Amino acid sequence: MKEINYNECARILKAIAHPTRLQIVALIQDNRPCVKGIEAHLGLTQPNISQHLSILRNIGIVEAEREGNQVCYQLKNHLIIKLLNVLKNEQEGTIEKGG
Amino acid sequence: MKEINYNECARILKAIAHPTRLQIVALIQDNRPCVKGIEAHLGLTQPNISQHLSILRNIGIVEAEREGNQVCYQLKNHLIIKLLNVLKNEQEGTIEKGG
DNA sequence: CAGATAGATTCGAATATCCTAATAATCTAA
DNA sequence: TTAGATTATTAGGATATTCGAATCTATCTG
Repeated sequence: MKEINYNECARILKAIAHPTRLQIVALIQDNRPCVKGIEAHLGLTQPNISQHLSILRNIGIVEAEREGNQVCYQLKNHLIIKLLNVLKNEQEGTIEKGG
Repeated sequence: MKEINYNECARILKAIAHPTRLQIVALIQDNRPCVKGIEAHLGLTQPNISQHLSILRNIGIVEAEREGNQVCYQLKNHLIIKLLNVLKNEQEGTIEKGG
């Protein structure tokens, strides 16, 4: 049987295993926002968001596109959406009121 | 619309975002092994495996059952299998030969 | 060119994770 | 009880994450 690459899987999981990065991914899924937009939406500092975006970029989850003055982000690998959906379904099944 | 709990999701993802823990989960999925069995299969030290099992236990991914002299582990939350399957399908699609 | 805006990078301190070595706890057998 | 086997826990040092502050780059407007 085919073995999966656990190092690679762990690398991907680690890249999204952070509340802010999960929020960023969820936000990008619908919108294609620029960094300023993400900043406004999450209420975090610009360097912090930029650092998280860098992690997501490096592993190929999101990609950046400059548009004049600003840089817009969009999903590059939809694997992450599938993972998020699994988590979402599980939460809807097990958690009653937002914990 | 319902927001998912990103802190909780990140906590779960972080718990499995390690090659050894992914291997342990995959192993437990089929077998229901004792710690000694996991140790033999992965070739790591006993305390190290026990620590990883502790992390998986604490977050409710696996559960332990003592059987006489030894402690056997089995899956408690199958969410992790769904996540692993998503990752596995992705790897089969993108990676040619075992990396 | 200067000034303003948007975003990325670097640095450092606090914190968390990971692994090894040592020790403790729990069961079995005598 | 003692000895042996199996598993869990603790302590430590090394390494990695994380975030804020400062700095740097790129673009637009005059």
